[in-house]
Amino acid sequence: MNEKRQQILEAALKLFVTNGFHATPTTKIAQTAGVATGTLFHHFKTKEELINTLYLETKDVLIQSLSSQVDQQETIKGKLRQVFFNAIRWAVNHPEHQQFYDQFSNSPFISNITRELGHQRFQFIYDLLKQGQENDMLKPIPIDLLFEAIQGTLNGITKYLMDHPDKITDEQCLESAFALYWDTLKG
Amino acid sequence: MNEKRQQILEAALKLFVTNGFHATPTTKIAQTAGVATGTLFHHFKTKEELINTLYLETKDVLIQSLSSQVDQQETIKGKLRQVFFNAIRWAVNHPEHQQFYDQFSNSPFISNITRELGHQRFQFIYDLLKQGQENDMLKPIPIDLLFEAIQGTLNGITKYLMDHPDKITDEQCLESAFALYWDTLKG
DNA sequence: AGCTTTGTAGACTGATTAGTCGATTTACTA
DNA sequence: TAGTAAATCGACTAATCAGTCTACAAAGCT
Repeated sequence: MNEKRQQILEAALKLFVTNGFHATPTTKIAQTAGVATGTLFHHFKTKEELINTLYLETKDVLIQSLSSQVDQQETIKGKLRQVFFNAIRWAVNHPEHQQFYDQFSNSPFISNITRELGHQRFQFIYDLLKQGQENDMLKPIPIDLLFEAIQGTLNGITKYLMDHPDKITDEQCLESAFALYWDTLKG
Repeated sequence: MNEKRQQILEAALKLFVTNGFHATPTTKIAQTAGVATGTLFHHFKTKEELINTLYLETKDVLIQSLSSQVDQQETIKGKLRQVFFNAIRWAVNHPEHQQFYDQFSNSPFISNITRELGHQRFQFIYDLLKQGQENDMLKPIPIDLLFEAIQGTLNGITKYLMDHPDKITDEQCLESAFALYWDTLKG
């Protein structure tokens, strides 16, 4: 059954974001998931493998969400705008995954696992930025710097929305937020 | 002696940023600091108190660095510019503290301790932003949103500089980075 | 139906951990 | 100098943890 496996991942996610990786014993994960510890270690050889699996699966969903409907936009600005709102939507709809991702990204765990791989997955955003620069629409600065800056801006905006849930449906506020993002980018 | 206490804090900082909070045993901290575990627990009642102390002391130094020489600037833009370069300088000069601060801020630990207190300490930046808005220099959006956004932008820029140390002395690059920051703010 | 593989269970273990305790030394005060 | 308080030490403990082991149950295959 793949069902138990999924239950374990979900239980782990919840416990990790509230307690942290190391403060969450495997026994508690199993207990919360309603399975035995033996079952947990049957599906994941080690606790670390469980964490990494959770990270990679979370990232897969994130990447897919980010690129959704981007092709349907005509202009570079439209595409980047789509990415922006995709990112907001993902964070709002998957708050626990969002938290987990932030936590993992800033923890020393990340250095053990594929850090370079991270950027490769966001390649399509790099490509958008590069195109924008060639059209003289975006700032002519190192692309990594541009990427990190908007990533940061986006993180900040997301954090704000998480702390002020009433704003999530405030169209005007979201437009202002997009302006912050776009002004960071545009040359 | 306060010397041992300092040694403990320094050892803890190094171990925390490389191993994480929970993956760092108190025995190892004591050993690295060259003291006995009893000494560690004499200075800090619990491991959590040690972590919180480290966080608060780190933050104190950070805040002080951020506000340095800001008064000497005439304009709002000048003041915010000073804050920007102060932040960069702090991160460059205290990379371990910077890492620790990021790690702690994104960990579930933060929820246990004074989260609201965080913003209070940055009050002077809020004041600057408010003044700038009143002079129609900055974007007329919720001040929390503005704050989180530039905080995020700054984080991104810092991360970039950490990954590309050769750029740290590149004046032109730093000016470009400041432009990213300023364009996020200005209305 | 037999046989093999895979999934599930939970008691158990060896290692590790945060924190304690009583003994000893150092620093401070009168 | 005598006496007290604070600092240091490290062996020790009770609890907890990641991961193992053995047994049993489904499921798939021929």
